[in-house]
Amino acid sequence: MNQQHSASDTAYEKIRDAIFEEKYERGEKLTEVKLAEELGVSRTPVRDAMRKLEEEGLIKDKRVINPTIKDLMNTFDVRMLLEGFAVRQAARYMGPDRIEGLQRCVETGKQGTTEEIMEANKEFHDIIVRASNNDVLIDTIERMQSVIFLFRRTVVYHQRPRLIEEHEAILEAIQNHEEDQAESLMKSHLKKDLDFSIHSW
Amino acid sequence: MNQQHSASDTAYEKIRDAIFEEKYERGEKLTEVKLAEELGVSRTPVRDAMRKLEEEGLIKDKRVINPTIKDLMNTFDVRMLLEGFAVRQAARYMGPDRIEGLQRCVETGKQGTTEEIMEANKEFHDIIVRASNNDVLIDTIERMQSVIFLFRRTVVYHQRPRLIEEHEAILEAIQNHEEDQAESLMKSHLKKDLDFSIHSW
DNA sequence: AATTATAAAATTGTGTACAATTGTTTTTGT
DNA sequence: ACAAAAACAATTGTACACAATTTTATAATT
Repeated sequence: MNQQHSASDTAYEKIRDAIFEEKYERGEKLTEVKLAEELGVSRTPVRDAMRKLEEEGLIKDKRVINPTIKDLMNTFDVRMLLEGFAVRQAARYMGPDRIEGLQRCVETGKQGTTEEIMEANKEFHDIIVRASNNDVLIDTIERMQSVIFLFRRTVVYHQRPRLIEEHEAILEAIQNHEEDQAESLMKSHLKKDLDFSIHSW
Repeated sequence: MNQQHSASDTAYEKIRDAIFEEKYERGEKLTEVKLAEELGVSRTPVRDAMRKLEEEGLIKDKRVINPTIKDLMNTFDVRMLLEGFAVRQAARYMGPDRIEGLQRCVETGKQGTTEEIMEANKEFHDIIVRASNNDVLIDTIERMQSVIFLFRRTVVYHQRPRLIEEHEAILEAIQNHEEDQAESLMKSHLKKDLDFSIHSW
């Protein structure tokens, strides 16, 4: 059923995770041969992986990105636009399955482990994004995920206050079909994430 | 100064242009060896090119895209969000160089050849997008350009009425620092492009 | 000592062979 | 004639060799 991972895919995942775990420092030059040796594959799949990582913005000019505050703000400005739009569609109509999904995310946010909370936080936003029913929008946010993840670790590991309550309020607006309210809440929610990320930078 | 084109770059351009010129039909399967032979290079640069084209959405699953009306609408929804935001920043402040650039685009739109008009049309939007001063937003729209271009041919070759007048109105709003007006005009401008594209589909 | 020129090394780009996979036809059995 | 199986063909994935380019180190000139 599930096609097995190719060497390119595993190379991609390993390099990506190594960047997340800061095994490779910010700004470090990544060379194909070095990575190929470390992963025990040839340069070809490594090249594929690096191209994908460049696409996602995790690598730039063969170097691990070292995002500035401005990059962070730019990313969030785009997120606010896209997720603000998405949550409007969600408020217009969202099926019971997805509503339940959001409720579960809130639950986990209240009583899960740190790792579970991070996952639930991401899933909450993912469900709303998918509710946009716009593949272009979905793909665009998907591509931003890696960079966002780099920042989200900060936010959740430091346990930003009121995060779950805000999710709850957004969910309520969705259930009540309050589009304006949902968009407004989502944007201020993301704005707080941004501010929190900047201050704990 | 200008680094010369690599085989990957020229392969990318040639395949892309061939798709634009419909030398390859919508939905046609593109195989690496066939393209490599046609371009007189090995598979390696062709693979690079195809990956980039997939990234841009011109190829999907090794096939030339055959976009649906929904794809078109999705693309424009995202465009409206991003360019609406960009034109706000432009209206807040835009330097004299860029203002002049926009004016030249309007001029060309009035009295240029069809090909020049197309170029000026794109440049008009590009200048505004760049004025957002947000690299994430710029890159995102940049990536959408190929698909947009596929549609824009339709719009300009059929000479949509009032297109230049709308550009002029947007420019005026920018010069008068009317953010709300600029955003509103840009969104309705794009909406008309969308409707026109759909009807001449 | 600083700057330019030259050589060496490292890195990336490209071609090509072969392996693995996928897709297509042919064969076989009922 | 149809379904299943086997053989074959086509396509993509991966490794590796070599070329082209870029970077770094070394030498030469003022």
